[in-house]
Amino acid sequence: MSDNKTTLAIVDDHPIVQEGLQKLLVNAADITIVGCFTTGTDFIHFLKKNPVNVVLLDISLPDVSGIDLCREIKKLSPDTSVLALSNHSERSMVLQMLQNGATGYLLKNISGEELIACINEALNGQLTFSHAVKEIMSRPSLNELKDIPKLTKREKEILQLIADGMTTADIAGTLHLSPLTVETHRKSLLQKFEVKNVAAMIRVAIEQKLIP
Amino acid sequence: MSDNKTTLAIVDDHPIVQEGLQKLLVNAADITIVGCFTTGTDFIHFLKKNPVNVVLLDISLPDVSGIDLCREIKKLSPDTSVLALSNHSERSMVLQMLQNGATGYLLKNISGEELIACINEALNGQLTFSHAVKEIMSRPSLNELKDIPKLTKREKEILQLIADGMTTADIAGTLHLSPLTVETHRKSLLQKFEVKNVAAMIRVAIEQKLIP
DNA sequence: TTATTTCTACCTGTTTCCAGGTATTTCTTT
DNA sequence: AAAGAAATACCTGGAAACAGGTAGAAATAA
Repeated sequence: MSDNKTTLAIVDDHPIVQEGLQKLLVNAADITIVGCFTTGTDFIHFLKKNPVNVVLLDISLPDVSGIDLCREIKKLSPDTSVLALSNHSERSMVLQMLQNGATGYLLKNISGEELIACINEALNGQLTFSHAVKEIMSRPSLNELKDIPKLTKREKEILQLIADGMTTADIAGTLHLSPLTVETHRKSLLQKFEVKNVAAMIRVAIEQKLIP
Repeated sequence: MSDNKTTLAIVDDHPIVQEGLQKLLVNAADITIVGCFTTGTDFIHFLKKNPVNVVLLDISLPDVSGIDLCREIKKLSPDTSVLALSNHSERSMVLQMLQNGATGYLLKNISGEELIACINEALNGQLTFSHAVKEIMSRPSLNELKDIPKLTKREKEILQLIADGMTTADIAGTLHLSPLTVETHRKSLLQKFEVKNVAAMIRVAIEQKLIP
């Protein structure tokens, strides 16, 4: 009878999280933790010799990206359900994990009951998300709908200098341009970002990683 | 004899982490966990009535910022050692926590032994860091040496609205203030940040994590 | 209670930004 | 060679920001 229990593996480089997961899962009588791993390669090595029903996978491991590891797991063992574990819920990351075969996406602030519920959902073949992720995925987020503006070389250059606190005149000086030219570029920057002043522009530019 | 054991509290909104910390600390015979809290206010409430030697404090709680909570703890109970717990090690955050009275800064990928060692160091009055943090702090980065400005409540509020692209008039409207008052705040913000326009201010404010 | 900080509000003047254009010279891509 | 994109430069006028003050009320700390 003990053979039809669910086999579960934990892949997470945080000892705290490993211990925490173990403790939360001892309440689940039908789940057996068959292994705890701190790197992706360790787990892959294990998976080649042992069947695993569900793996709780931290997406930010030291050795490999969560995305790559997930794909590798599914290639090696398609029947293994991968539940991604993460601290942050960025839409793009959730989508990428699902594209690469993950069965669910859980935030680390999940409760013990919710965790067990999600594992069971995953075993039934359903996609499953922790509460907080559901919310974020259900309402398409504002700043990810509007496309990232395509800036020209000059515009990027000027954007950078604006972010450094330079005025139009300063920029004109350092780039040996007419202030009026700089104004023109500044104007098209504001247009492309769809904002009405530099404060907002710098904010979203950083958000979109257009400024270091 | 059991009375001179170290009293320790955990403040973290992640059940996994709470359980994990508890499990890692049962090996430490001289430490008693006197409470686990998921919000800052809960813990403050507890602290008002109970002595606590060490608190393991997650810096990203749902209700209050780690910085504010840390300051409040030290005000209420200066003898309590605050060990910040975090996922990421950004210099600016480490510095800010120390400025506000934290005794140490630990990453969540810390091992059980290291955790206990750090707690004991903290009890001896030493500043203590987990391995990874030490590294980052040992090589000073240039632009983070300048101290982080201490903003008032109002200033933070207005900074946020500026970052959202609001003009002085807009802000005055939403906060029901005179535009002249908002200008005054705006002026002191620029002074505190030591910049001459909002573009630069937003940039460093984000860098210093004063804006989400 | 006194001292200090914070929040509030005002005044004056200058600079910079923003919005609405137009237009010529490069590049680049087809 | 022609079309399109990018970079350059100009004009006008109004809006907003910035710099340099002063100052009283309210909250907090010493």
